[in-house]
Parts: sequence; C-alpha cells; structure tokens
Amino acid sequence: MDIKPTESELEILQVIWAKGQCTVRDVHEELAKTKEAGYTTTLKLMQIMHDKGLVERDTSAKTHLYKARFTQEQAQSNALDKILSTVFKGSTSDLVIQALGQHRASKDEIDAIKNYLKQFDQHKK
Amino acid sequence: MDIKPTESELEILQVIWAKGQCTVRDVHEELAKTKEAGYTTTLKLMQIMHDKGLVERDTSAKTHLYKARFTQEQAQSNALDKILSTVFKGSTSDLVIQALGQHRASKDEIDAIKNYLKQFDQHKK
DNA sequence: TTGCAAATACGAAACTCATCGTAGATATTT
DNA sequence: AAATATCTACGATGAGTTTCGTATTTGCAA
Repeated sequence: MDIKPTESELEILQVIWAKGQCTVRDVHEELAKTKEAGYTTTLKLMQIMHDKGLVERDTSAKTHLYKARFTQEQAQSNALDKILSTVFKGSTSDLVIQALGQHRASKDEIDAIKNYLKQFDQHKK
Repeated sequence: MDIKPTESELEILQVIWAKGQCTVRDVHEELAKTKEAGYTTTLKLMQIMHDKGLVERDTSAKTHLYKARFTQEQAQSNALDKILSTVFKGSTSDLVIQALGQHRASKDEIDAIKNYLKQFDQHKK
C-alpha cells in the first residue's frame, strides 16, 4: 500500500490518531477549533479516505466509526523518506542537523537525542 | 514570499541547485534519466515556476538560463516545518529520533550529529 | 538566403483536491 | 405517527497541477 495522504487528509488523521477512533462529527468539531470548513466537506474527505484505503470504518450503526489503517509512525517514516529524497539529497545527518538548528530544540529534547545516540556507541568498531 | 513548490517543481529545483544555473534542456536531460517526460512539459513547468517567482531567468540569449530564487536550505527548513506540524506534533526530538532509527545513518553521519550536539553543551546550565 | 534544428510561447485536456449544496435515509422527540 | 434533527450519499464546481501538441521565433549552417 502506498501511503500518501494529502494535506487535508493528514489533518483528519491527526484527530483519528489522537482519539483512536472517530465519527465524522468528532473530527469536524476538532478541526473547527482551528479551521473553517463545512461538515459535509469533512464527511466527503473521510469517505474519499475510505475509498483510498487510508481508513477503515464500521458502518453497522447509523453514525459510522472511522479508524486509521496505519500508524502515525508509518506516516512519519513516509514523510521523512519523502523530504529526504526531495530536499535533503538523502542525507539523514543534514536533515537532523537542520532540524536541530532551525527549530531550537529544548534542553530536554537535546538530552533525549543524546541519550538515543548512546546506543550507537556499542556498535562502534 | 511563500515557498511551497509542488512535487514536480522540487524535482526541477534539485537539478538547478546542483548545477547552480540551468537551461531547460539541462533540467530535462537530468530528469529523463529517472523519469519519462516530454521536453515541453519541463519547459512549461519552469515557465510556471518563473511566473510564481520560484526561479529567475536570463532571457538575453535564445536559450534562457534559470536560477533558483531561494536556497535548498530554505526549502529544507520549510519542509521540516511542514512535517513537524503535520505528522510530528511539533516534536523535534521525535523527528530526529525517528530519522535516526528508520533511516540507518552511517557512522560518519552519527559522528557528525554528535559533533554538532557538542555545541549545545556550552549553553548547559 | 533559404532551410533546418532547437528554443520558447501558448492553449487545452486530463487529473487531483477541496469545497459545498441538495437529496435521501435514519433515528429521536413530541 | 408526524415532525425534527442528524447522518450519509452523491454530484458538481472551481482551483491547481501535470501533461503535451502545435505554433512561432531564433540562430546557424549549407
């Protein structure tokens, strides 16, 4: 399966990932907090996402329940692959350094990363 | 200026960034190595990019010369901002750790990152 | 200088995405 | 049971993207 949600689809997936499963209304209310959009727009989008196989749904009740068919981690991995190849010439270190430089990670975040990097020491030769 | 090149535009920008400046044919030949596309398609795309202000061009000669109007670093920063907000909930450390985990950085890359992180030590309190 | 090759300009078709109105179906309330 | 609210289904529109064919322009070579 090719995972390539559009911008709007990702917004919807955000909500679904956060809540586990959602009705169209759940998603719509959440999006409405930061965005202007009609209810049927969200509905249509989610129907299309179902057609594409991005989400599955339980239609046994009147109000359908939607769930994501892949995890946020998979979407993250995909997004990274894409920008690595399109703007970072495949260099992970460029990406990481750029991320740390431009986006001012907090000390906690830096520590988390340093800690993570320690695991690579054991494989050093 | 809002920098938001499309997928195809980024492919073209890749080539322009690599070579500094390009003719349409330069770009087309490069893309043709990995992709099937007509010459006029590339031409049209580059004309549109010019209309949008993504590139500038020198039209003094018959064959026009194109240059990018922003750097790859700016495009990288933009791309990072976007995926940070859409799939990483704004967490730079999540992004970095995911990048290192999924994409198997080489030892050299790890070292480069560790080295980069050292600069943060000075700001520790 | 005539003709050919290569470049640009232009316009239109095919496609995707996002948006929303309207219609029809399904509860819920009175 | 009738009215009302809520939901899904469907179709259409408009904007943006990608594609390419054709026409026009430009320079070079025979």
